[in-house]
Amino acid sequence: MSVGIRHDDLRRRNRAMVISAVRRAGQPSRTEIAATTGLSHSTISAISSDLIQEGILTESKPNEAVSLKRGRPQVGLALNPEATAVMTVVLSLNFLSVAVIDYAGQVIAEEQRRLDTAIMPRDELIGECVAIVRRRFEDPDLDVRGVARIAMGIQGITDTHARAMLWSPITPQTDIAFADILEAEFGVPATMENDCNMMAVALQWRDPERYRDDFIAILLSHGIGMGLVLKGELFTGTHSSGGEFGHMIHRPGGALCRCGRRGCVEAYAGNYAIWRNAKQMGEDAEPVDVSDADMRSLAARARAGDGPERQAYRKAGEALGFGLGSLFALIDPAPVAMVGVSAAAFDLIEPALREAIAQTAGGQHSKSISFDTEPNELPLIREGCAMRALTFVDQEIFAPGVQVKGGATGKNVA
Amino acid sequence: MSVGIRHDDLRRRNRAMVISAVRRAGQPSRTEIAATTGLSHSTISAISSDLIQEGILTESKPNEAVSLKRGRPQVGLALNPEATAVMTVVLSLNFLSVAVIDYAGQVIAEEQRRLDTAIMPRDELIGECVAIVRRRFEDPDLDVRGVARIAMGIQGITDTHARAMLWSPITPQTDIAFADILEAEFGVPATMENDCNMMAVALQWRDPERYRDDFIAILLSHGIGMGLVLKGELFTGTHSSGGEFGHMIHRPGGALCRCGRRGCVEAYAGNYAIWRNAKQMGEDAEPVDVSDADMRSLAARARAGDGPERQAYRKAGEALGFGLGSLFALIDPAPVAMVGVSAAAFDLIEPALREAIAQTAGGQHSKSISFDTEPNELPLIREGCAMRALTFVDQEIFAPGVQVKGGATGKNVA
DNA sequence: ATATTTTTTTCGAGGCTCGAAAAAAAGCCT
DNA sequence: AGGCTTTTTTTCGAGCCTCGAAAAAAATAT
Repeated sequence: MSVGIRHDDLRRRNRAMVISAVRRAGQPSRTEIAATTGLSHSTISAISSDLIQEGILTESKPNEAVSLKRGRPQVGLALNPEATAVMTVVLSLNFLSVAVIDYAGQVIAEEQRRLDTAIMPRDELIGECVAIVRRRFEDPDLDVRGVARIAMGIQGITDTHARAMLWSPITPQTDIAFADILEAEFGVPATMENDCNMMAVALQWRDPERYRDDFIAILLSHGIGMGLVLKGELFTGTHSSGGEFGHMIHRPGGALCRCGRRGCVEAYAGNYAIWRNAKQMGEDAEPVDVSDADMRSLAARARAGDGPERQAYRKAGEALGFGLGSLFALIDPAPVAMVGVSAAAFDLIEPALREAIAQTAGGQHSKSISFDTEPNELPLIREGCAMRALTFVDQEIFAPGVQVKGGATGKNVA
Repeated sequence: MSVGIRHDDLRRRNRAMVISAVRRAGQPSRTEIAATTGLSHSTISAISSDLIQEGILTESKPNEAVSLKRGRPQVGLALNPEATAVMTVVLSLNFLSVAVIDYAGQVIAEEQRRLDTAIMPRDELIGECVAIVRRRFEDPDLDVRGVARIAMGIQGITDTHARAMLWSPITPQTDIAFADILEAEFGVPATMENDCNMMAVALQWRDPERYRDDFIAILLSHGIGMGLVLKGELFTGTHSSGGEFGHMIHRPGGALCRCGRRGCVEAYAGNYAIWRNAKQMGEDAEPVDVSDADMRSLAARARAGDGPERQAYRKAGEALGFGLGSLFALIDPAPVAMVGVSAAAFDLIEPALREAIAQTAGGQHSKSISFDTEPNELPLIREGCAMRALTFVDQEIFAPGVQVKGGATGKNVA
């Protein structure tokens, strides 16, 4: 299990450090990299000249503002956008999108497509995903020989090893090994990621100040999902993507959840739950899809006056609050990002949520718990997939024998 | 934050690998160590001869059974018991115990003491702990110059960095930095650990087959505690020891918990909760201490016939089941060890517990969830503290400049 | 034009791991 | 009994890697 460190691992790991420092910092100089990694100037110099020769990094004039100082000016190091590219595939309810992203993280091509995921047979669903990726590969305007990784994100439960979708609310199909399928089809390493986990990854890159070591991303949409980062690492279950916050039990034997069980947090706070409560249909009413537009007008009515609509949001807040309280008992309070269409109605949810948290173990620190909202989840999911694919590539570049487009194999070519 | 690997870290880490391989395997030969660590024979040979010269390891004839083979017989490597020693201090309700453990893990001295933790003023509580440790240090029969670490375990919440007790049910005092106090008093590095976490650590060492990468240790005693190991690592909260399973919310606004809040799992499954339900005192009755003997006779009455006693255990099972269900939603199902006096009554708890889990996200795999019981928590806690202290020492031995009793400083002495 | 400052590269030293070969220590076989 | 085989352990030289110091490079300040 635990394995010793070989001599050549040293270089590999330190190369990884340098690349990740560049990806994180933008255009750091060699001196800055030496400072953040703790390695000596000589080592950084050697590694970065290798990486430049291999076409992974490029030198670029640093920000002009610095050149006011005297002394030899710093030379910024940047990721070479042409080093390679990655592809993201995001599958959500009735919607499929794909994007090609260069090594520096810029989107260079994309396609989006509506489809009826809920009623599509298995083969057709897989076929659509494969086809949309194939169209990218066959695009004559696009040089995609260099696609080094595909990261697919899906609403639903995936396995720990990021190979397969195990279960998803958007389709009756289960256990589709999308990662294996894409790998077999295109000969490119692929992973299958959970949407909320990717949201968390994206937040970490978007706002590393606020979302660094410990935070929670909660998707408030048709269902309730969560991506959790603890001690800087994405948290996953032991077998699945885990973090099924929406299916923690709020009230034993309570409202009917989309998952078929009773009393889940989602059965009070999912869009369908808010909807059926607002319409006073009872807690056993069959979950129905509610459009984003309908949810927005529901929120508007709830803001207009204190009727059953507002009460429905209150119930959602209560469920989320007690759920978070239980979660905080386990991991201690942490900043929360609320994402998705109902995050836009967080003003209606927050009072009851805070009141509920105050009655739980999280209550001691209820003031220090911060909430941030982001109504649109899809861009986050795609960004997360992109960063995930890119950091995988960053790591793979050190594995000896991996050919980088236009680059050498890792040995000195000089 | 992330730091590059220096050249000398290499040796340190590989020394760590070797020591940990020896601690885990008992008396492995150099060849076996090479196999498990993946390092070359030459490296293992060099490192182990260093460690032997420094007095950390000793050679010992291997198990005789192997000598049937032909070829040069393997020489077993073992931890040198005299290399150093560690001390454990366990503070629980009305009970304080200390033990000195040699480097190989054998107890070489101990003392136990009853005291009224619940009513002791702060200074006296600290004083008792310091005094019992001092008596070990002053014992003329004991050569404790070599005590390299103190690990203290306490029932209650500790901070992430294992420095202080933040809150404990056994005393009204809060925020006692026991680790700092012991370090200042005796000049020996110390840590302050949570009791349930130490239970988990001990289980990992006791039965590495069953409890390796992912498992849950739950303390069923006056309160409900949890130690959680995920992916081989002890799980802690972001600020505290975390894993306060007992204070996840079972029923919002429900029964009165010892923590002052309502509806916690513990308010249904803690000894005091089982007791007041059995006595039909109502869910708001003030929590009272119940002796282990009383709990055992309560369990006996519950087994004798289906009255309020049995119903109380049923309620406890239900709360634990729904709590575990919520936990399993987050981390996926894993083996559970039930520890503490009420673990001896697990036969009364299990049916309702399983029924509850079946109604939760954990239900899909309810058959694969295994329960194991261990009525006595104190030996486990002490064992966990000992192993924790010893593995700390294992790691510290590589820090340059650390003097090991009778050993060299890490340079070749030859 | 020279001095100063800061960044980057170069170069030799020291350490570490590795593979191959040698040495050591047993049982096996005639 | 003595040589042979087998297995474990040690020894030795080669190849990398990082480091510190010094040199080189590239700008501004005087």
